[in-house]
Amino acid sequence: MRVLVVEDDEDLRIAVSAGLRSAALAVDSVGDIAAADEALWVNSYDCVVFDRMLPDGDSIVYIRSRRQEGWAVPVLFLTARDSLADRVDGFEHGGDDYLVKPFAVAELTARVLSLCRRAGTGRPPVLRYADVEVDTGRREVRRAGVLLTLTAKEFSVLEYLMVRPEQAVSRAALIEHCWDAAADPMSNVVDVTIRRLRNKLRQPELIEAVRGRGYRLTTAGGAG
Amino acid sequence: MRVLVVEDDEDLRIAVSAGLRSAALAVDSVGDIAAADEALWVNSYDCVVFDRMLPDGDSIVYIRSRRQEGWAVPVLFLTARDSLADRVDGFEHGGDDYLVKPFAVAELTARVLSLCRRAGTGRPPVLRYADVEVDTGRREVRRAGVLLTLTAKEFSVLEYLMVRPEQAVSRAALIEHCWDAAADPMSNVVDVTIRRLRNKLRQPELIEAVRGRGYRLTTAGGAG
DNA sequence: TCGACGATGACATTTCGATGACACAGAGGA
DNA sequence: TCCTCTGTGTCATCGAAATGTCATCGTCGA
Repeated sequence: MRVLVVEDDEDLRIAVSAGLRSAALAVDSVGDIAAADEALWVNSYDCVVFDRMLPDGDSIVYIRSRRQEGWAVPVLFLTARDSLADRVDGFEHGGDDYLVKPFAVAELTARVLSLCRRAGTGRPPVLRYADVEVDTGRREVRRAGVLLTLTAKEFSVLEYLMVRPEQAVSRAALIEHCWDAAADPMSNVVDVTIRRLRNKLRQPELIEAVRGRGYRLTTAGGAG
Repeated sequence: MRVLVVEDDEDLRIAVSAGLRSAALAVDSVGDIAAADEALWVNSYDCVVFDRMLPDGDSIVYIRSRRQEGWAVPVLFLTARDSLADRVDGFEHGGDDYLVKPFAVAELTARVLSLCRRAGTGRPPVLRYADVEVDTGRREVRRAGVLLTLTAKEFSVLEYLMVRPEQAVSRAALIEHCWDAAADPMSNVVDVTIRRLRNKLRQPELIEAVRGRGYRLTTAGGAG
């Protein structure tokens, strides 16, 4: 799950980003609409956190124009307490949410996770494949009923694969969705993370390398 | 599937080419319209990625003139973000697509694959001949229902033959579509790949050599 | 029968994924 | 403040799979 944070107050931006990262989300952050626009063209996000007023304009206006182009990523607006009228404005699009400053970072995190989940409409909260269960709500993974302790990155990658069972998923796609913009697409981070996942799952054949095309979940390997 | 990338910024060209190659496409790349023109006369491509502005002119103008000659290969234009008018211009031809810089390579790859697919309009996603099935989407091949594991090259060659059942396909045509420009047309790579294919298909007569004219799929051979 | 062309097996090279070791940053405790 | 532990990323290396080259053999047809 990858999130973009658009907030001009640097302290707040850092605090929010840190909070979201601790919930195992990949976070990019920028300070104005122009930078946000560029980031949104370059990458794909599962959710965007937008401060309402930014140095180069009102984010609602920007979002409204993107929506007209069919852009559907859920947005959480951060609005100032006094401008009550904002709340109405910010809620035009059904998929969005808002939060009034000041707010607890934990609250924000909860809402963002909820928005991310809602975006993948109808996706069951618990993913299952072979004897692996991924509880996306609790962020827990079990294999043959045994709870595993995965790191944030490991969880993120496994979740992405579990949503696409038996399909080859490219390294590029994984980098795009599980890492933030700082990730080097040429490095072998993905390989290494896959290896660590395989080790923890104690069933290396479950995640199969498809030469030249990435990785995929499979039950065909090894025993089969 | 073979793609030509025309982009003057070398870094971008390399990044784009690498991305497309990782999607199992054969990629040639050049830096200006003159070179593109030559490449397009010499080879045939399933899709072309054109930067909008090139050192020796506007690629739209060039494409427009080629179109008037009946040239129909789909083109994906890369346009600069600020020139909004470009978007309209670039879209005159129904089969084309455009992408605004900056963009994610993954996004570009997805669109190119889509264009390639669209180009073979109405071609069924699963090709069948005799008891062989080629699932072009999943990149899977079955013979008599049994899944075979082919390499990228083998798949590519088989796919090309399957689209032209019972027609003799020359080595030159195969080299052209399944290999990139670096391939040596005098070598016997094709012969060797055909042999490996025959072995994996466990039915050598299925791919028949037509002396002096190449290879063709046939059910007439051997067992009858 | 000869010669061109295709078939074949062996081998060389290249590409790609696997792996272990290490580097580094941040959190949290002493 | 310093230390330690954990998560994460980088790197060099290894080895297997994929791909390409080559020499040689067989066979078809003029």
